[in-house]
Amino acid sequence: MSDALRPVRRNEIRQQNEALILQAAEKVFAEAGFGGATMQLIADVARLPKANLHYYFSSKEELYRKVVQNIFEIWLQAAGSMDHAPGPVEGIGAYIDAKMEISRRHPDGSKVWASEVMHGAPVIQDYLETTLRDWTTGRVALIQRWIDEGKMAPVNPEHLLYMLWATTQHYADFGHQIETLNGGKPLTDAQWKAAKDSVKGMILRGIGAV
Amino acid sequence: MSDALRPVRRNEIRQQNEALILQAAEKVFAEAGFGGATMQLIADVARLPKANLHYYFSSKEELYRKVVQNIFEIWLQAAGSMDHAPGPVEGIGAYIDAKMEISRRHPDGSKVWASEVMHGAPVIQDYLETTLRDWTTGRVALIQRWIDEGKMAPVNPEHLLYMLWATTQHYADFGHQIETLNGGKPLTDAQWKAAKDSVKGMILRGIGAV
DNA sequence: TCTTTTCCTGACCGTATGGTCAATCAAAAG
DNA sequence: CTTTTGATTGACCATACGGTCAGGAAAAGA
Repeated sequence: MSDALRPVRRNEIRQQNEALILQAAEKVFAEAGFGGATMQLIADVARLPKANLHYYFSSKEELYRKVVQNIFEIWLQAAGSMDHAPGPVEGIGAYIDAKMEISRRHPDGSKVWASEVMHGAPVIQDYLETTLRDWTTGRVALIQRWIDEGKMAPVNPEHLLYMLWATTQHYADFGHQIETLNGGKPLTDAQWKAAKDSVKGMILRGIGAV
Repeated sequence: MSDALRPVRRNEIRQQNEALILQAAEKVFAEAGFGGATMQLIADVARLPKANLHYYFSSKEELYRKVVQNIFEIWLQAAGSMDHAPGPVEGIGAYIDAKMEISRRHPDGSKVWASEVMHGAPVIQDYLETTLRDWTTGRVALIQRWIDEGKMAPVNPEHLLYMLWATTQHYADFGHQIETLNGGKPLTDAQWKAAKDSVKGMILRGIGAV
């Protein structure tokens, strides 16, 4: 029972503090953008002295870079859900589920990602040109195969992917707007389910998969 | 023919310089975010001394506010295209056309808007709660009427609107990502047409309107 | 216990930023 | 021509920011 209160072991300190700082940084970067975020504010959120941040991360840029890389990891985790599916209903359905879940559980990460791309991807340009491009090429081929097999309508695969990204990420990136239109209250469990079902329904019908 | 070169008349100077500054500011705010933008950089882009900016706009916040208001005007301009349509094919089709055109012609404005909303709408919260909410309520009712008249499938109108916003604005806000996946080149005229047709096709089919 | 290594942090520094202002210029008004 | 009004801008200021560092605390190793 003392695990949570006991002073952590030495070799745990580093990874624990790094995680704490990264968490605070993600929140502050999401709320203020890279330029608007300050190391002092991140330090306050993490409840650590500012100098301690620079002990673990040499610069604001490096900290930001790590935050963005973490988000990319989460993105990759969802990217796999489309494969090994017999057809678009299962594959794209699972992908929408996974991305909607990310929007709900990691809205800050999604916002940092959006902000990074909007500002020309100064940090993750190489990811876009390698990992993302390769993944996209593969998924375009997969969708084309489904089309050729008559499992869905002959839509443009690239633009379908853009629609999937846009629609799912919108619930995180524009969450504030949605919340405002929802009477100022966050979506409930039921509303999130309705959102997911709506998105899945419209897209799967839109590509002629149901 | 001398109109363009002739020194402007006194009462034209103000509105001409204000427009010049607003244009530069929109670009810089889009590229760097509010926090990352500097008055000096905006001044450089506008080719004016920094002190001149403060002669026309009292503060960075006021300048930013004006930029956001301008974008909202453009948004309102597209908002009307959905009305007076006999059904969803014409109404939603026209709205998609209008919003895609905005994404193409005013990508910077779209990015500033997205950034503003992502950061909690510190400046345009009242617009969200008044103009946007009222417009949304009206359009939800319109869509519901189309559903009741059997002109489209019984989809959730709110989530349909979110999908419209998300999908169309994605082409501006994530334009850099799309360009990267397009071999580093901006979309051509034909590709923009394909994008528009893809979006319209998938959504109109997705809501059972075609 | 003594030494080494890691961790912690208050105080400090150079720079960049938003903003101000007084002096100047120039067009219009009288 | 003289005056008035609006436009211009280099120089300046106070502040806030990212980043540094020396000195100390605390854990680990010997």
